[in-house]
Amino acid sequence: MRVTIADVARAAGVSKSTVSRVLNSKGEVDVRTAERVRHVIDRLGYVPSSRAVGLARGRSRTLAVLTPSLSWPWTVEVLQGAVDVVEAAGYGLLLFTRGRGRESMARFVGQVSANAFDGLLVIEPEGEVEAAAALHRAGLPVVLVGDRAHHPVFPSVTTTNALGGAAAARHLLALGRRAPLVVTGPRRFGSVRERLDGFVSALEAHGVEHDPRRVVEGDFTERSGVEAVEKLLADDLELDAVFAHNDLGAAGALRALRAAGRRVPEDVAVVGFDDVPLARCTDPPLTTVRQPLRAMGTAAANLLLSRLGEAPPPAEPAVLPTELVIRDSAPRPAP
Amino acid sequence: MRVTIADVARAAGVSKSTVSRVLNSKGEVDVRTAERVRHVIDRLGYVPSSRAVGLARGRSRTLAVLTPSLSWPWTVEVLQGAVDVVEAAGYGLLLFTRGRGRESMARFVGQVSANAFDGLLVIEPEGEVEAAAALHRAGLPVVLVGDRAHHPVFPSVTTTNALGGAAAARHLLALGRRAPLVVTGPRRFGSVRERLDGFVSALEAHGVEHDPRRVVEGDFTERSGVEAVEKLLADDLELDAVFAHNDLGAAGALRALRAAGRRVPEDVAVVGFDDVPLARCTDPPLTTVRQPLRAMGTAAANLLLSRLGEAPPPAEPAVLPTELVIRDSAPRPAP
DNA sequence: CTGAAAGCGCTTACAG
DNA sequence: CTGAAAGCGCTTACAG
Repeated sequence: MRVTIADVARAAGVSKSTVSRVLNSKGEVDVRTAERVRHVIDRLGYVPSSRAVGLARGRSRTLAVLTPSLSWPWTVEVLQGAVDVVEAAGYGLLLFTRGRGRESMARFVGQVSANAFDGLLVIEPEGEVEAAAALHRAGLPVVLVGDRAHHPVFPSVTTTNALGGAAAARHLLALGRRAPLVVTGPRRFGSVRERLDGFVSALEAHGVEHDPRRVVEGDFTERSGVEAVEKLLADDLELDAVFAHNDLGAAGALRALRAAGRRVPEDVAVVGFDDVPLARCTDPPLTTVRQPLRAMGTAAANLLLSRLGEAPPPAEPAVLPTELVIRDSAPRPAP
Repeated sequence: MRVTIADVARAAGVSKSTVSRVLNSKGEVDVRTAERVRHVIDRLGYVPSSRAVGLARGRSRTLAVLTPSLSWPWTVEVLQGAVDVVEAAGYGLLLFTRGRGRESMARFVGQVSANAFDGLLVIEPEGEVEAAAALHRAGLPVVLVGDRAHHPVFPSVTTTNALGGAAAARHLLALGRRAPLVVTGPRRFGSVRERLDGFVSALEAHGVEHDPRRVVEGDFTERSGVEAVEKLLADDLELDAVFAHNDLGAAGALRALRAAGRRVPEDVAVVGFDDVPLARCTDPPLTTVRQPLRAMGTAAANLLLSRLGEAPPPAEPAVLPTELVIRDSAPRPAP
């Protein structure tokens, strides 16, 4: 059957303690003994049982990540960044999805209490911020990635949302646009409010009043981008630009504009947010406020590991910079 | 500290054995005793340690999934399907990525040997088919999802690739197209060969000879779709249709065609493969051979659970049907 | 430098 | 119906 530490000890003519010592390079072991033990380990192909090690140590070298549905490309990029770091650190990564609401959460909480992992990464928390806070208070290291950077309780990773919104506004102003439609995400998101504030403030700083009727609340779907444009046109409000709070919404806006016979970017310039892979594939490709999604994932994972004492406290700031990426949907202004 | 089964036993005035029995509803327990124990469990908020349970039982109620980089939208959809099933079954899901090649695999194999999970799902295996086979022989339940359906060793889930290719061909024929460009994926994939065979056979069945120069090997990136079209045009070969082996490649073809001044679908009709979310966002939206990605993930996870004896053997076939989804890039032919 | 023993928190025969 | 004991496969003081 499975080869255990006892088998190794027997074959090497030493005690389990000694095998354990060479395994973990803990305590002094005679060089020749160590060599012999290592040899046996190789020969037998011995690998310690993670369950037994976990039980004895009280830790499992496993992290968990709790994400919204994987259908959001945003989520997936962040996740990939986290996976890279966690794997490199030799940790396992348990994946939990909030796809099915309360039911998912109940199951998740069960696993938490079962002590199945040492630390938790929550991607874009919504209702569960309180639950996460409780876990945190109970001693579980928790790191958030999303727009709760200013949450008093736990460390988190976010981006410069307001600056991103402002950059979008200034770019559109430079293109001579004065009547932008803003397709937001759900207002309950801090990031949404920040993007909107940054955008509107930058407009006003340039003396452009922003008509509140030109702000339409969406839900981050492509559909909501389509509907926002249709609504504005139906209301007979003119527009010469769109700033969508995510790329999916921007893609929807693109589609609705084309259907309405508006040319992009000539009649209407369009700017998205995120820079997910889709942004390059739309026609025209999207100008967008890039979030360093992958980097957010790696930063968050590193932050979590550092709280476990497994990595040096990260040098990277917890607030990563956004950056305007210019493509054809809102090109660089003529010099 | 953490409340253990011993705490519960003490508080309820019974032995650990009895607590374990009511926990697992195993063996006979007096109804009153059971009630009392359950009450204490609730009051103390006791949850069994997954590590200890795993060690004692020799199983961990955790499954692993080994995927290519999450950057492929294809992968993510399948993964989501698997996650849904695994979570609903009360299992944990460990995520491993092959993102960084040999290094990732080495780490992965370490975790396998450490017995960290009870079963393994491999999404679109490439080089590691042999490694997977070894694990399978060693007694680890393994299920593949991808194009190795006909692999002799283990159960797997795949789709009707050849039929999908044929459906694409017949649709283009119905639109009167006779000179299609095929942008394949890497030839080492069985699915790629099947899609190509199905496509070419259907053309020939209609008496249309397919010029091998119109088959360009791509690598599933958007870029390779762009380049395939550019190459064909540079070679001065005419084309009135494109069949790309995935949607990303089709999106690239769309872009290159537009850049070359060809209208889609009037001059060139375009058909993709997969039906990932992106397919609705291109302009025009893609006609594509849909793979039931989510269903493939759920089918694979169910298959795996059934091999663990945790679910009835799935009724669904291991070969799921593809389906042509018609959108504007290759519309329905006029009646 | 090395080993015997206890302990991590459960489950599971075995008795009764 | 219930409990004492052994066992799962490690780690970690404690002696020596």
